[in-house]
Amino acid sequence: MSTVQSEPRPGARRKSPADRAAEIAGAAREIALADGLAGITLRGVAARIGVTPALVSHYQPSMDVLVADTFGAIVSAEIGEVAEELAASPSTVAALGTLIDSLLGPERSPVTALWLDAWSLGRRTPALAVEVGVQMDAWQAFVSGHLRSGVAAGEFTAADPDAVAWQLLGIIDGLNAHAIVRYGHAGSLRGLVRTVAEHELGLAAGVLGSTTRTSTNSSLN
Amino acid sequence: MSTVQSEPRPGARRKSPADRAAEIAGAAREIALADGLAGITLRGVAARIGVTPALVSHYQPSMDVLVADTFGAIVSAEIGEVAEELAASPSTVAALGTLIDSLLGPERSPVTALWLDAWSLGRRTPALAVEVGVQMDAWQAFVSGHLRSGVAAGEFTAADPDAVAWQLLGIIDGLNAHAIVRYGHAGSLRGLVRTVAEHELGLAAGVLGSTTRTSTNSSLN
DNA sequence: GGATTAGTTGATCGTGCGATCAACAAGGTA
DNA sequence: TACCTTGTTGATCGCACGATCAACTAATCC
Repeated sequence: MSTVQSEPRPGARRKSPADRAAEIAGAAREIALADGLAGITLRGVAARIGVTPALVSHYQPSMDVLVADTFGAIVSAEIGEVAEELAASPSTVAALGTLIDSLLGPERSPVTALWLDAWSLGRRTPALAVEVGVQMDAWQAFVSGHLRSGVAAGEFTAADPDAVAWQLLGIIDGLNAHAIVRYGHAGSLRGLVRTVAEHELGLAAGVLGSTTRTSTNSSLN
Repeated sequence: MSTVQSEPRPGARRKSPADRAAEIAGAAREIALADGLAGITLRGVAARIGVTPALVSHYQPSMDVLVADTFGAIVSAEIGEVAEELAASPSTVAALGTLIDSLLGPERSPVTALWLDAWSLGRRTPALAVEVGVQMDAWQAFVSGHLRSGVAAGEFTAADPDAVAWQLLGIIDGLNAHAIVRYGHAGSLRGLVRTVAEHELGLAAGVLGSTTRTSTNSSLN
């Protein structure tokens, strides 16, 4: 909670605009992951890097765009991480299984919390609303791209990969949101999504999942 | 946008505590549905009913609890409405179909937006967090209750109605959230949920749905 | 080394928020 | 009608926020 500055020097170290901009963006990302998008404040970011609020304001046209940019940066970085993780998959089906495993893991909680913030805040700040749309489209394009690959490779079928991608993402987001608010009801999140995906893609039950299945009737395949 | 007051009288009409409390609660509900939970402000509520901010503060221990209470009131009222709507259903299966239809309809948007606000704000305000938990439990109890009825009546099977209820609500919330942020991708929301529900409950495909089915492979049942 | 450029500061403005408290006045009651 | 309870007000405090601008100074250039 105390200030991070080591010396109370009057004139702070002078940095190149690029470095300073990156420093500000980094501080904003850290604050967002720790305190949510609402925690990204002019004074908060300034204090974190030991600088005057005026300097942050000097580098950013407005806090709204900083919030939107920060959200976009975090989410797109996560897409990149997941993409890298899936690159090693031997088949599209295996990649889908890994994707579901990844997206529903507890390590995703911080980012899911940001999605909740963005959905709520985005209704009042246009810049964030645009960014939310962009990132949702990016995720959808990513998933539907994988689906198309699988269809092209003859691994499964899907008449409308775009629609299936939206559905899968909707389910994943909903279950993740529930898991964040009330952890424990998470239960076998992955199992349900796997079952839905298998069904929508015409795959045999169990193909996507390695661990426990979802509840009830899905086990009597 | 202009004030609603008709006369600029110095001393406002004096009301009984019960009436005034109800008036404040009602104003808070209207504001929430119009501008979101973040719009429920001391001055905002006061202005809406033509009263001093101090009076609102006098009736409410803190704004946090007013926000939480308002959210709870709106959500529980909706549960009541849906319950009333389902009461006329001839069978549990029919009730489930109606429930899905109801919950995924566009008229639910205002309330879904409040859920998004609550999920986000609830992470910072304890009172709201508690209320979110209560209302989520209420919805889950409502749905799982119906599932148990159906199981008891032999209409379908479900080894763990509680888990199935959570799953259905998770899917519904996720798809609704997506629909709110990006309307149009909604598409055949109902179809997907119906398919999942039928699968989880061991029902024949198409039993729950009267309209169009979901995408791709679900049509070749 | 002096001049110039540009990163940085300090001070300050205006807004909106929640909350508090003494004082006022409306309405029921004796 | 006089009194007294209490709903209501006006004023005000403290806080946090975004934003702006002239002044300062560190780094660079000639």
